[in-house]
Amino acid sequence: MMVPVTTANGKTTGVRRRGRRPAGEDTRAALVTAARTEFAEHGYDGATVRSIAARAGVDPAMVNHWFGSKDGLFAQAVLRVPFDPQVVLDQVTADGPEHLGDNIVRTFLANWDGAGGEVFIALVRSVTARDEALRALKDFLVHRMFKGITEAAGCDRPELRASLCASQIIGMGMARYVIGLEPLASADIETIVAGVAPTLQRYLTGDID
Amino acid sequence: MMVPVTTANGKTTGVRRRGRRPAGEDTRAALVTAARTEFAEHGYDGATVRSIAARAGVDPAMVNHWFGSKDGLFAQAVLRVPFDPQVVLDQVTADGPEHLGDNIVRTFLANWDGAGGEVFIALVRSVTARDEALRALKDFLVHRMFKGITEAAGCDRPELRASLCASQIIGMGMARYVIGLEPLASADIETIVAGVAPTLQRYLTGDID
DNA sequence: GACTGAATTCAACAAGCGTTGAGATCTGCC
DNA sequence: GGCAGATCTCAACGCTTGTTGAATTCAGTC
Repeated sequence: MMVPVTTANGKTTGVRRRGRRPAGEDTRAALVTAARTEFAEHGYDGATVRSIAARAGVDPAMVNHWFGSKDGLFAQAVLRVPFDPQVVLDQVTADGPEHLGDNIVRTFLANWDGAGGEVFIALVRSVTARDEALRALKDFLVHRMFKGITEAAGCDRPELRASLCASQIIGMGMARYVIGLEPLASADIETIVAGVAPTLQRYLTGDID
Repeated sequence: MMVPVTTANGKTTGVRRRGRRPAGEDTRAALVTAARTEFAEHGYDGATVRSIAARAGVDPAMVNHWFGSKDGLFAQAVLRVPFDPQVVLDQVTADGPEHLGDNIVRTFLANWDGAGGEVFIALVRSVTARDEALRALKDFLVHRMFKGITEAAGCDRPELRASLCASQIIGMGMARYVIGLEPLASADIETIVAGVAPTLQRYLTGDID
């Protein structure tokens, strides 16, 4: 049997002390961050409660204490969209209909290359395991983003145009972040904008017959 | 305790008879078919050996008997591409460079709307769980399909063009078959060809700067 | 400075997983 | 028609999973 060795500053070597931690350590936030990363890397099934807790440096039981269940943690860490769709919508439509393609691609890439990418990847990687992930992805892309965009552009057949746009955006996300297709995965933003923006522009305001 | 009731024709009610089955029932093939469907619907982790065997109407131990392991079954059912890339390549490039977009979209859709779709969906849904699935998807799309197409088209920056094409094809597959984005998911092939073919055409032979 | 309650670890649970070995039954061959 | 081997079911194994309850320690309050 191992004996806890308590050092002078209150920390332990080898075995962690029980009971409440000294103030200032936000276990809840650490779990959310760790969960986001684990879900992004391994998907819902592959990320275990134990691996998430280990990454957060915390006991697995903390997941149930703070979030009730693994599902609860998933809902908080991944299912909650971390930004306001309306703000993004205004940003994208600000320069008029003829710059929609450019702005959309640039906005998505900037967000995904940053912290927002983990949430998107986690969503995509968990689509199979959790129905809510699928619904969230669908709702967000079509209803919150591209429906508003097609309305702002005032184009005909808005639903078809919206789903065409969504298909290219999803494909770009899959290729760049999930599958890692080179050279797209390492390309700088401007290269991708030059390639993909005209596609979205045509899907929105061009001829699709 | 339940007692096996053997009927006149040798079949049993309630409890299945032990031992070798009468000839003619191809358990191996049934398992491959069932596995393809289960992997497509639930991904690698979600599809259990027991659920696959149940769908095939067979004992779970048959998976190990015929394929060694769950991985072995996955390799046979999903990882083995069910058609010859060279044939598809010839088919797609037959009408000259200016019809590449049309032919590519039509070919992929025709294949995926049929039996080939299950394999693709299973691949995509298992990308997270199995590295081989990711590698197979990447290799197939880029190295086998679009690398040959860009070479046939003789275009500049073939790798970038290939990955752009792959991104739109993957996105279309995700939207139509995995996420089920309407109206794209239910649209007829010609509608999608009209929308997406010009995109691929431009990615291959157009201006992407 | 004692006391209440919140935070944390630990040990253990039941359920589900892939896998295995033993036994039962059929087929093909001589 | 008997025998070897292939096919198949059954029961069980060991492992991992999400979850829980008890025990322990700290923070805040009067």
